[in-house]
Amino acid sequence: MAHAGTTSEIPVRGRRRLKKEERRRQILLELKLRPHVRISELSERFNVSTETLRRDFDALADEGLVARAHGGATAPTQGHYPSLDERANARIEERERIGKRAAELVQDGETVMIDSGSTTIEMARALAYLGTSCTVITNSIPVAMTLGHGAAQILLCPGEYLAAESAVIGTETLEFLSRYNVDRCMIGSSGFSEEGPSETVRGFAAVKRTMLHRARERHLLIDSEKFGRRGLAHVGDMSDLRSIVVNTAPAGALLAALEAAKVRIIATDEG
Amino acid sequence: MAHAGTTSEIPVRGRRRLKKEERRRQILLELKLRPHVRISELSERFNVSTETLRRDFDALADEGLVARAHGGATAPTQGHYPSLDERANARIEERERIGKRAAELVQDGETVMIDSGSTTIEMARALAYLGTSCTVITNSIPVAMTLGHGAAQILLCPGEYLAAESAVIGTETLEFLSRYNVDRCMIGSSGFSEEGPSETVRGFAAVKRTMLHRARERHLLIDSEKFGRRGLAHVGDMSDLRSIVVNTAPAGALLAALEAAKVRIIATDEG
DNA sequence: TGAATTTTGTTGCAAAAGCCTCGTTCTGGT
DNA sequence: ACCAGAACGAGGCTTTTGCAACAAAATTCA
Repeated sequence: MAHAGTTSEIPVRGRRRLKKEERRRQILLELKLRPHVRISELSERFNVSTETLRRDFDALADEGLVARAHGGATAPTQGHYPSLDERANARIEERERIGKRAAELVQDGETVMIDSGSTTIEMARALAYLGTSCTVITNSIPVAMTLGHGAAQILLCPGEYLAAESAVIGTETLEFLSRYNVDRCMIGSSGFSEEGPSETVRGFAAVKRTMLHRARERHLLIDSEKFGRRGLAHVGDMSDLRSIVVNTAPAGALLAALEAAKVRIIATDEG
Repeated sequence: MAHAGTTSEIPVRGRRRLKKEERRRQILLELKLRPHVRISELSERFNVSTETLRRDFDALADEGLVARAHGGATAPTQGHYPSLDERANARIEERERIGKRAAELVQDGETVMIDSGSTTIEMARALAYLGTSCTVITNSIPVAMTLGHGAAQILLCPGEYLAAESAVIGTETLEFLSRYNVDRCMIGSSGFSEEGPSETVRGFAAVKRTMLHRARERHLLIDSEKFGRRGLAHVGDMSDLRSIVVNTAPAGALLAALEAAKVRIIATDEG
C-alpha cells in the first residue's frame, strides 16, 4: 500500500468526489469505530448513489472485510463465533447463572480482582445490576466497561493488549497485580481437572495464578462442560481455591479432589 | 417454512418458549458476541414473530442498550461517537484530516504514546489503516481497540477507569508512563492559547504532561476551533511541544508564541 | 375459577432496501 | 484527441422491513 503522499496531489477543480478505493477505505475506517453503517447514510455523505455503495459493500463482503446486513453493513465478527445452536444457547444460560451467583458473593466495600473471560463478564454484568459498590481490579476491558458506569471503582491493569480477548496480559500485568492485596478474586478457566484449573493460553494462566496469590478468598467460576478438560498451562492447585461456582456439582475423582482440598462447592442448580 | 408450520400445529408442551425478559437478555448476550443481529434471524431462533422482536429492540433501544438498524440492531457505540449530522460532520472531517496527517508522522518500528480524546482516536484509525507496525502506549481504550487488530503492539496503561471518556487516569497511570521513554507522543487538548495547551479535567492534564516529558518528539493534535480557549488545567508550555498538527494555521499572538518557541506547524489545509 | 392486564400474533399497507439492466460519465492509455 | 473499459446513476420492479391497529393467547391476581 504505497499511497504515502497522494492526498495533496488531487487538484479537484469542480466537484470533489472520492474514488472507489478511497471510498471503500473510508467505509472500513468508519466501521472501526461504529459497529454498523447504513447505505443511505454513506450515500448521502459521499454523494454517490445507493447502488454504488451497494457495490462497495458487496465487494468488501466478498473480501470478508465487512458483513452485509439489510440496509447496511457491519464489521465482520472477529474470532469466528460458534453460531449459537441449541447447545451453545444452553451454555450461555449456565454462564449467566454462574455469574449471578458469583456476584452475590461480593459485599459492599470489598476489593475484588476479576479475570477476563466470558463467564467473568457475566459476573460483571450481574455485579453492575446489583449495584455493589466495591473496588475492582481487572485485566479485562469488557469487565471494566460493564462496571464502569455503576457504583464500582475500577482499576484497570496495564499490559499488552490482546484484541482477540479484549484483555491485557504480560509481565506488566503481573507486576501490577502483585502490588495489591484484595478480599476476593474471581477467575475462570478453560479446563478443570483433579489437578486444578488450567488454561490454553499461557499468558492468561499467569494472570490467573497471580490473582489467586493476591486474594484472601479465591473463587473459580466454571461451567461443568469444562470438567475433566486439561489445558496446556496449569493455573493452580486445588488447594489454591477457596470455592468454585458451578452450574452442576462434579462427581467422581474431581469431587474427591475438591473435598480433599476442602474447596467449597457452590452449585447454581440446587437449593 | 414447511417445517415451521408442522411444529406450530403441535401445542408446544415440552418446549417452553422464553419469556420476555429472558429473550431480551439473550439478545444482549448475542450482541456481546457479534456486532449485529437481524430481526429475521432471532425471530426464527426464538420462535416468535418479527413484531415481537421489533418491540424488544425498541424497548432495549429506549434503554440505550442497543442501537437500532434497518432489519436488526447493533451493540451501542462505546465511547460516544458523535452522530454525523451536517454540522458536526465538518468538524469530524477536520479531525479526520488531522488524525491522518499525524499518523503519517509515525514510522515503522517507533514507539509512540497516544493520549485519549476524539482527535487521537481518529489518529489511531488512520494508523490502523496505514498498517504502521509500531509500539503504542496509551491510556485510551478506544485507541487500544482500534489499533488492536492491526500491526501495532499495544501497551495499555493501568489506572482508574473513567467510563465517560473510556480512558484510565490517576497516579498509577502516571507512574506507569514514567517508566518509558518513547520516540513520539501524540496528545490532544481541549484548549490552546499562547500559554500552551490546557485541559478541563485535571486528571487528563497530568497524563498529557507526563507523556510530553517522556517523548523525544512531542506533537499536539488540535482543531483550530480550540484556539484561544483556556481550560482549567495547564498541560504544558509552548516550549514543551515540537510540532502541532492543525487544520488551519493560527495567526496573531498564538502564531507569535509558536514561532518564539520554534514549534513546527503542520496544517492540513495547505501544501 | 374468572376477570384484568400483559404479552404476543396477524393483517394490511406504506416505506425502504434490494436487484437487475442499460445508458451515461469518468478514467487511463495510446 | 480518441477509444475501450471501468465506474456510476436512473428507472422499473421485487422483496423485505416498519408501523399501526386489533385480535388472540398467556399470565397474574383476587
